[in-house]
Amino acid sequence: MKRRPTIMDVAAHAGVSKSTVSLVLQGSVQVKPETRASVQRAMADIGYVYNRAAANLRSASVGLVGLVINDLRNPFFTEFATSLQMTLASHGYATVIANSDEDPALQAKLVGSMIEHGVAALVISPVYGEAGDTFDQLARTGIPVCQVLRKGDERTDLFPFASFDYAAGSADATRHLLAQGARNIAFVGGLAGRAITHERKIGWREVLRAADMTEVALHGKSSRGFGLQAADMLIADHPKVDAAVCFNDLVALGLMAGFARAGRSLGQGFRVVGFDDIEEAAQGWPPLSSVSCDIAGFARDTADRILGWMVQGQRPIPEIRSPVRLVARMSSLGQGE
Amino acid sequence: MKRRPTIMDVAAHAGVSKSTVSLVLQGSVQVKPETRASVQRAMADIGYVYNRAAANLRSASVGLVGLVINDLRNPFFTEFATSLQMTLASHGYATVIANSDEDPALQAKLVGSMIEHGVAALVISPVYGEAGDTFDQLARTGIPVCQVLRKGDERTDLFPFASFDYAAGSADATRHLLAQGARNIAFVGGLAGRAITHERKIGWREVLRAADMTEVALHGKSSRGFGLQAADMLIADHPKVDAAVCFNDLVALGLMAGFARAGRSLGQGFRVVGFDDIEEAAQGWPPLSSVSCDIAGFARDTADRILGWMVQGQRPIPEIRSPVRLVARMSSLGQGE
DNA sequence: CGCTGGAATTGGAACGATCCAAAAGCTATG
DNA sequence: CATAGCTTTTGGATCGTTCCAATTCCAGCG
Repeated sequence: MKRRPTIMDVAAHAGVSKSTVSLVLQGSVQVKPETRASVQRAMADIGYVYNRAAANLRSASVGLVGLVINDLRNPFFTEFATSLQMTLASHGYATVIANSDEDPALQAKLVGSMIEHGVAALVISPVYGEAGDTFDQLARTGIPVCQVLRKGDERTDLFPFASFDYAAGSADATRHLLAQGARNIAFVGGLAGRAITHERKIGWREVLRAADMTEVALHGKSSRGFGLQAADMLIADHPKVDAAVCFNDLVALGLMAGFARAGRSLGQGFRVVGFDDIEEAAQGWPPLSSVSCDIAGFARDTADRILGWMVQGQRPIPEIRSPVRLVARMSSLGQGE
Repeated sequence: MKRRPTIMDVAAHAGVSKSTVSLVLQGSVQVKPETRASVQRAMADIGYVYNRAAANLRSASVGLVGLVINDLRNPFFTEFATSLQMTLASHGYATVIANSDEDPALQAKLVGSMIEHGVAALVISPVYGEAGDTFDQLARTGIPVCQVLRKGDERTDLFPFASFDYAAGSADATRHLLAQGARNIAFVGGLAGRAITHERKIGWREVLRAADMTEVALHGKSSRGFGLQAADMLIADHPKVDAAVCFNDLVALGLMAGFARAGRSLGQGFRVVGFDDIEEAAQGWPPLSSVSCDIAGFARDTADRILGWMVQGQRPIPEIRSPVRLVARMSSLGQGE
């Protein structure tokens, strides 16, 4: 096994010094075009590959941004990851994505590994629960860190937090259902006790209280499966409920499937609004009303915040919330009644 | 801004030499426990972080495996990425995931960046079309590369390819529909001309030809939206079609939604089988029959192949196909006729 | 022809770890 | 107490690049 060629080999082959090769590598304007060409030919000839580790050792700055996601299977996060990566790429930064899979120990390992690799900044959607000293470690290194979509550490002055204005979204959804004639609006899905459940529920509750209506809430996993179950529970235990604000679209779709399974198709006076506006919401049948989050825009904003911090040293606002938008579709509209 | 502490600082603080600190870092058994403890305390005290770039420079081997995916938004790939990452992690390798988003230029950049960062191996699901010299470059470096799910380069002796036995799956699905009484089975979805479409279609075609039946195929994007359209097209132009093998579950779900929208619910003699067995197939209503791919198992196998190649130098078989399994659910079963 | 000054090139010193051979510290033994 | 045979520790060389100051090159000018 022959070893990888180095700039020295390139230099020898091109008949110049290693420094010149280095300058060519960095695209310096002060090397003569002919020299540049000959060096590039030499590189191609001997199959040179740049050794980033060596370069980083000397020059510290790596064009690398870390992204740690708690659940890569969730389309919400992959959409975010994809958009973030593309925005950062257009500014010359590469993104390394890792999935903590809701495992605090794994998250700690991943963050550690990214710090070791010398990422210039980190974007993290943290796992729930004890993150141990992960954030302390980050604080010590002093690299820019943005928390998104979930808050894993309360020190938002150190680790600015960005998310969506879920409360406003659920209030909008609830008011919309009221306007459509619903009189008994349940909240379905979301594990009790989680911050995000609380946020998506509080808007609903406020509107109901203002209208002096009874509150029925069924909590559970944010999955299609729970939606299915919830439909049976509503039909059996809460027959007066005539609409639901769901924790997310998956629950909403499950709920609609459950009603269909029970022989009660939509259009018989039951209305549903979901959350997230996933692709399927628009393309399933009946189309599902949903509170839409502009993930791509959010990702771009996040990239801008990180870039501003890295490049110009301007620390972002500690806590911001992006607006959301209700998209009304057939699942919540009056069906000729 | 104070600079990051180095092993020299740790050594000074602990009163030992840098070599000893290095040994502690590598978990060598030949340093006295007390010494180890004191070094570790020193590291914690001054907030030392390991500099992997420096380490790599000398020792070449990095516990890093690259994964380049063509579409991170596709749940199929995220499932694969997650499982692969977890298996590799249990063997002490970190996985760096990147998304080429079907962009050949971006793919080239990502692969280049990974080589530069010194990944020990690469798993790639390539983009369609011209990959340029990406694979030539990989061939030169000599690092283990596995192609999965898609073939971007024909030299499978250099870049072993692994995928699923889609042809057998679609043949199974078609035979199943025949057995259920279908007499006119269409193939729906998949862009014409793509290898994967061909594979998923060829089993269907063979069974139909053996049974001497007419072939109706509607090609298009592999999305829910196309399924919706396809339903209308079938109803209008091919009224005799009484079943469909779909390119994937999304198309199948769209197709079912389309029939529902047209007022023709399932159970009126139309049968559907999808491909991939995504979560929704089992949990939607009616449950969708689907050809199931064991992605997690496939990811584990891939990890094993890569590990075997990296660690023991045994090059995998050039081309393998994992078996798939038909899961029959209500969407394809006889409904009392 | 010698001089000047900008453009182009160069050699050597970092960077922060690992590796290796050699040294120092320990017993236990004759 | 010298010696052998361990275990533990150590200094220097090394990896492949960037950075910097210094040098060389070369055209233009008096």
